[in-house]
Amino acid sequence: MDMMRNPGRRTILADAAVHVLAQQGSRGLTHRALDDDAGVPRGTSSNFFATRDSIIDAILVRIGQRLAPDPVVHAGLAGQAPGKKLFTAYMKDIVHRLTSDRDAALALFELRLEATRRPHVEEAITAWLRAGLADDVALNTRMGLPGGEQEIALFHYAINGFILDQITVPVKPGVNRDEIIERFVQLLLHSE
Amino acid sequence: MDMMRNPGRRTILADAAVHVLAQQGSRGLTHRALDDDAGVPRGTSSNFFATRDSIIDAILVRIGQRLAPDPVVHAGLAGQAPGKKLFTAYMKDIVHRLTSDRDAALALFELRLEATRRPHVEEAITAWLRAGLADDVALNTRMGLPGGEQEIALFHYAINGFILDQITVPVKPGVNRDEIIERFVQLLLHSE
DNA sequence: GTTCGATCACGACATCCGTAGTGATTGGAG
DNA sequence: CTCCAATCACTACGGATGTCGTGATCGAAC
Repeated sequence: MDMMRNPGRRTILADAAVHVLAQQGSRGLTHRALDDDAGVPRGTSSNFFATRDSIIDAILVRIGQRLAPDPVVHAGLAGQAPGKKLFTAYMKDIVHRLTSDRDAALALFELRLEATRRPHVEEAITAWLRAGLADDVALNTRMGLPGGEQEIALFHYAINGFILDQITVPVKPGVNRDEIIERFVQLLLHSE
Repeated sequence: MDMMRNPGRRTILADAAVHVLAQQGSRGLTHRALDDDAGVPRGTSSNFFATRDSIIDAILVRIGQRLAPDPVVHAGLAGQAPGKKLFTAYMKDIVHRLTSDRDAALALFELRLEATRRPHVEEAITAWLRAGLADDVALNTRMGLPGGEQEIALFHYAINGFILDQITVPVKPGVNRDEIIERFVQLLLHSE
């Protein structure tokens, strides 16, 4: 009864899980809430995700998919000349993807806290974060820019804090997000 | 039946609430969990916090107390000469307080996400964050250092992202926290 | 020592949850 | 068309939860 097939419905339910986790929090993440949110008969999600843990696993996978770089934007930028401007454009795209898919970003922060108590989640998120860091380090050097892993890590701390602020409780509402990114790139990666 | 008196027991239960929220998450934050964690008979916390909402209110208040600046450290620093070094020392104290009282810091991040769905929590945290920002802006200018609200806001984004990383899923385990603070101060506030 | 309100321990109850079933339905292979 | 396994809708149930009520106990004022 793994209900591995019918990937369409499974994805719909996984998206509903992301939505519910983001909107109702970990406390509201129940099988029945998934069913209601997805508009399917109650009991359906139990057929796809037998336990609550498997719901969380599905969210983990789904968020990974939804927050992956947009190949269209990626391709569009690939043709341009490498340099600070292009690197900044990549970073803006990352932040834009996180702030526009608010549910996925919120759910990711929920999972970060969940990682505190679930080793399985911690492993997955650690791997995801390390990969993202390695990618950006490689991108930065490929662009011929100064700064190694340490500097990119600082940059990631800053960007994550900024996204958390924007998505939850903004200290300064109405800031220009692209401008913030530009300043972080300028100050953290090109100030020496 | 507000059980306003006996502040000792109320504080014990509030601390238990912070502990449970940090360790078990929003899902585990129940009256019975509070009672067990505090070692009091089951049903006790219902006498102090009639509804679950009032538990959250109590956590909000308690975190505000626990994360307030240490007057001892504050007094010790007040005697020194103003300048970048002293400002950095203040910032290290703030980060140290957040990373050493891990439960309070974790609970604060939980509440940040809870603020998404509870207007009451959002107001409280917004006020808290704005006050912290204003304080640091005032401190910075009092130290005769360059940088206004914008720069301090960037700094707060970065610090919060760093603390979240350290407390949940560190990308780079074993980093020197004070060194990170120093670099953020140097790069974000003194690079021009 | 008696009294009385504050404080507390404990139980009751409707509701919801996770999980595991049990048949109905479906759609393609033969 | 027939059949059969995959897919699905729905139910059942032990357990946990939020909330409210009801006495017991305590401690200070008189």
